[in-house]
Amino acid sequence: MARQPPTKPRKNASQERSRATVDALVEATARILVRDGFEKASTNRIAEVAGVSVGSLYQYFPSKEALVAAVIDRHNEEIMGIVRAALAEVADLPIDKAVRKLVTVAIDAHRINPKLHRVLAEQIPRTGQLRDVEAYNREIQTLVRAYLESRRKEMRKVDLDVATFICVSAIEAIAHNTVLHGAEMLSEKMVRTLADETTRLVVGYLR
Amino acid sequence: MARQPPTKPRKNASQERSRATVDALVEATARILVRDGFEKASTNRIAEVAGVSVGSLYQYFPSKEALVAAVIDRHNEEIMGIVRAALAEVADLPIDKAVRKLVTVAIDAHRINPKLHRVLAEQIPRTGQLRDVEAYNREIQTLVRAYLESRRKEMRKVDLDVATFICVSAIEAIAHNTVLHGAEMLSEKMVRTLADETTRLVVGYLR
DNA sequence: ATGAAAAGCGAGCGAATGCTCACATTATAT
DNA sequence: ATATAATGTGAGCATTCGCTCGCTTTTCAT
Repeated sequence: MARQPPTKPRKNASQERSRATVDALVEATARILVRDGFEKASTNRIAEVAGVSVGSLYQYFPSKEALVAAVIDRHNEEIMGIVRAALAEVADLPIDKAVRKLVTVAIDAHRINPKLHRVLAEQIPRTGQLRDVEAYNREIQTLVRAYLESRRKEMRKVDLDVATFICVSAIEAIAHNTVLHGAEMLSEKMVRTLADETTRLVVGYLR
Repeated sequence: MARQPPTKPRKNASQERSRATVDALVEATARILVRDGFEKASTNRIAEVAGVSVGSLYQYFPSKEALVAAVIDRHNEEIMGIVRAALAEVADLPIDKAVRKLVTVAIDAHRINPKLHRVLAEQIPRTGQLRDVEAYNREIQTLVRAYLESRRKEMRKVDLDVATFICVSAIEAIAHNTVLHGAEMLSEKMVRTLADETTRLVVGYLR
């Protein structure tokens, strides 16, 4: 049978061993990012830490960017899972209850892996493949907008797009800054206070 | 006279020619950042674009980081100039008038050089020397807090630090996202709407 | 058992980068 | 005019990095 030269399978993992390799590579990338920062994350080092050869690395990831993108994606999926769940859970609640929940969730989501979150926010240049973070932002925007639309009667008259933009930006920034500045030693009391205040900010604005 | 070996003056510019060299280097760095992004900004290229030799570059800047830091600093000083002026101008105004002015100024400040702003925000890893951006944030925080303190009677009872953090984070994020998403083609009408809404958000929160 | 596909290996290439250093030119003071 | 300091030059060193390729080992269907 005339086969195409099997020199370049490139990419997909089918056997279990290779899936483990891929996992090890992504995990190693994340660990290096957290421990040593973006600059120290060379492909050679990632392969070494993963206990894998560089050659194997390039069987599954076409570039260093792809590796970092995989880490970002994994982290964003974790966050989005929580956010999607919260938004579903909140769909039938009145605005004040809903906003409180969403604010809390936003802060919690940013606290999942604060060190990684910090590195991703501060050290990763959003270039080439890495620019797709915006997609997640757009999804959140859409979901929140849909919720607000369903609760329009509780709100004053506002342009929904503008209101969504304002609310999401504000909540996101406060959650983000809270985690970045406070590092990990955030008293639960402080978190509660910030959640209360942010809720007040947003709810007061919407109606 | 026994002098210290004049082999390593390093750094300070005293004659006019050298000050021009320093300027050219910073300007070239900024231009490369805007035109080609952070990755393409090598010291050799910066020197070339500045019409200066690499050697001269290293007489005034100990590293590539220092060069980028200088660009960031110049840009931040521009912004801080505007913000400081606005805060002074606003010191005797009531909260609603003051907030409106500050929100407008925040957006305008981010629009000074949107392309550079975007590169600095998206592509520059905040590492080593570059971490000092936080200092500007702290100054703004302090100035705003002082204003709010002087206007405490117009406000509800709040922890001033918390309120400052919330307001600054929100305003900054909205201004930032506005400029980043809308690029440069932002209708004046849209800007005004966003300023109005943000003002409402913040003023409603404070009292 | 066997052969082919899948997975893994790692020395090392070519390119780029940050930076140095031995030297040349210009400015300043006497 | 001359000496000294200030400023400027650029070829090239040392290093690192992303990545390739010829090869070996493992897995699996038959």
